[in-house]
Amino acid sequence: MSKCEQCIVRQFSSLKALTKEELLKMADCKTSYTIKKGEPIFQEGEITKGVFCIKEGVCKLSKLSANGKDQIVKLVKPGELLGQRSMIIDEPANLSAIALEDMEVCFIPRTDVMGFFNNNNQFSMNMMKTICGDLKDADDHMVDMAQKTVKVRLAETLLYLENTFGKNDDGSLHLQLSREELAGIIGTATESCIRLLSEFNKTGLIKITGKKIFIEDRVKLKRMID
Amino acid sequence: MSKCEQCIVRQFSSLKALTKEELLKMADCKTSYTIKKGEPIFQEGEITKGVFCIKEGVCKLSKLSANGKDQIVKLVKPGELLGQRSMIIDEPANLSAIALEDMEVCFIPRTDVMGFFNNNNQFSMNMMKTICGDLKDADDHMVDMAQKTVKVRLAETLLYLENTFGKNDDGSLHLQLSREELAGIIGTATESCIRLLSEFNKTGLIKITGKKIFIEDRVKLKRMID
DNA sequence: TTAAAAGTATGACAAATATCATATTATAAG
DNA sequence: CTTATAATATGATATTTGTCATACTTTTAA
Repeated sequence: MSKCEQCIVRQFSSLKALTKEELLKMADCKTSYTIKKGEPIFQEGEITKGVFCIKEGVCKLSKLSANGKDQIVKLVKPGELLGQRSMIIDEPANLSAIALEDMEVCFIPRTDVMGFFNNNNQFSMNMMKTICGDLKDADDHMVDMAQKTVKVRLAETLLYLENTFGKNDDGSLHLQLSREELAGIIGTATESCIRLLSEFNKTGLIKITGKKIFIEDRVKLKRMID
Repeated sequence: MSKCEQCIVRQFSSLKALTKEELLKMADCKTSYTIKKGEPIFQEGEITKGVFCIKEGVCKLSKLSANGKDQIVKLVKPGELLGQRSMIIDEPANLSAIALEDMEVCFIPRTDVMGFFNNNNQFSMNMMKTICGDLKDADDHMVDMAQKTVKVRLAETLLYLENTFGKNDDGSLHLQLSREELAGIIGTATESCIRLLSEFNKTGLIKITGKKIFIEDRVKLKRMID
């Protein structure tokens, strides 16, 4: 059983407020999992009995809409926690969490996290701030969905992917999403997404080679957004 | 200076966890305001130095989008608190709050609320749950915006307005919104909203007389949504 | 009371987006 | 290696939605 003290999740998440004793306790009660690309961590409607720490790999939080399409609400990266909201209000998961890459996660049971939560003010405050940040992001995202065109949302998403998940050595976006997944973030039909990518490719905004996407004209993409 | 003990806000909001002593303290530090229809309680970007309790009247939380349209993110009714998120993460308001009716609100300074927050576990837990609920609503709303048509969103909104704010004696929706505001909730152009209302009127789903809207066929409206 | 302004309504048209069909390419399984 | 399957790409077309123009109606303010 590995320790929690040096774990990447601790550095970035609310967990940074935990004391040495709390970390030792957490190391005892946690379970580590390996999750393969495409597999779920939990599904919409499922009762999650704790919180997941993302140690490695990126996953999507998504919701199946009535028309059968998977709308991606948020991408979650290493150092973040999953399932905080469900834990606090003690409800089934509102979203599904599915691995976009091979992942390493730890599971900490509800009772243990709630213990830290009630005894460590700084920890609960951190978690609260994270959720408030999520709420702001969700509100902004909602306004974007309602008011911006698909083209602008694609431009935004490409720059977001570069900023958040970085580039490979060859300069291509590190996080490789399928066209369907990209469409799921933007909130559009897969064909529309593909068509716009082709257009961006032709007009020199991006370069596409197979599954790799290179951002070629950051300035013009940014200009599209305002 | 009126007391807080019997106030409607207390019954419905996180404040129900406050002790008698805390309520007395709150009555001392609060300021009451009357806000006329159309006036702001606070604006996007403004630094709010506390929390507002809605005693009477409904207001909208909205955000101005790049194209100059006001997207309504949430409607807030008596018994709810405003500005909790900004208070917790100590950031300027992300949304504007504007009265849709004449309102009565109380303002409680940040330091006082944070005092209750740090000393009364049940209170902070309640507030946390409220914010978690808002996050769920925002996520769901986002998926709707991305995946549902304007027509379906209008049907949803009409039923929501009936369920949440009730009907007048004559059966019309109690909360009277302008077409522009209704369009702002749905996330569409005002003309599109008006056109669809006419269509709903012609097909007998609703009845329009002046500014009054009557829901005539609840069943068909519900069926549209699934 | 009347003029101006704002809100509501509707037509005509343009633009954005979805859908369906089909071809091509890449990937996985035997 | 080859075949089956999934992913990507693109055309044709329909549908949805936005924009602009204009008329009508209600509200506001002088």
